[in-house]
Amino acid sequence: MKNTNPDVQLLQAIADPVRISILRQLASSPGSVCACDFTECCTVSQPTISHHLKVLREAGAVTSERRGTFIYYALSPDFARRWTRIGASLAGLVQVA
Amino acid sequence: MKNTNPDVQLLQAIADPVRISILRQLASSPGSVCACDFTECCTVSQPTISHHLKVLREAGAVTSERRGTFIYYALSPDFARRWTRIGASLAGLVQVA
DNA sequence: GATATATATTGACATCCTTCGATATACTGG
DNA sequence: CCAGTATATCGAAGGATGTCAATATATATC
Repeated sequence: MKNTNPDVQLLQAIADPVRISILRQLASSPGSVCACDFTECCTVSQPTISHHLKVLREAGAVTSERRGTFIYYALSPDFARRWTRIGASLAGLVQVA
Repeated sequence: MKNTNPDVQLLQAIADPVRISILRQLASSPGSVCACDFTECCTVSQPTISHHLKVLREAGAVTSERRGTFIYYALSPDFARRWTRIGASLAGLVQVA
């Protein structure tokens, strides 16, 4: 069975210790977060962080924006909606917005 | 980084095409579902279904109950709560109940 | 253009995951 | 106890994934 399904792709993106740390750091930050700030949250190398950010980007969980040399990441605008929709399909949870 | 985290374990359990099919079938069924009924939902063998059910069980996503030769599965009672709590930590979603 | 810094890509390796066939276990009914 | 059915476990094969060191690319500054 292939995983071309966008829901599965998003869930697979979230289901990793490093990537969930990244997402939580993004959720707890008002604006966007510089990629260089993720290296401290987890004990992994810079290429590994870059790899995880790519997975999150391709799943549509985060967006990125370059400002000079730095690249800033933020939660994707429709991330909350997608999460809630998946939850609704799994447990009959109410749609929040 | 290890994945002893229960949140990550639950997400990893959901993040699979076969297992999300199983969960959706459970969510759309009023009561519990016989394990023998999952073999039809996906094109995988019986041992594979059994393996996926074990993953879901160990993650706390589903519960199982034997009735004679058959084993019936249902969504775990606190699945919806856990899903919502994880969502709240990821996107500031409101807690539903 | 040269240097410095931030981020991405490549290639390699180890580990984990999905899947299956074969087999074992559990229960029912004769 | 035996035969039949439902489910689980085992062992192996193949593919996917996480990680790093080395390197490449992009941008800023001098």
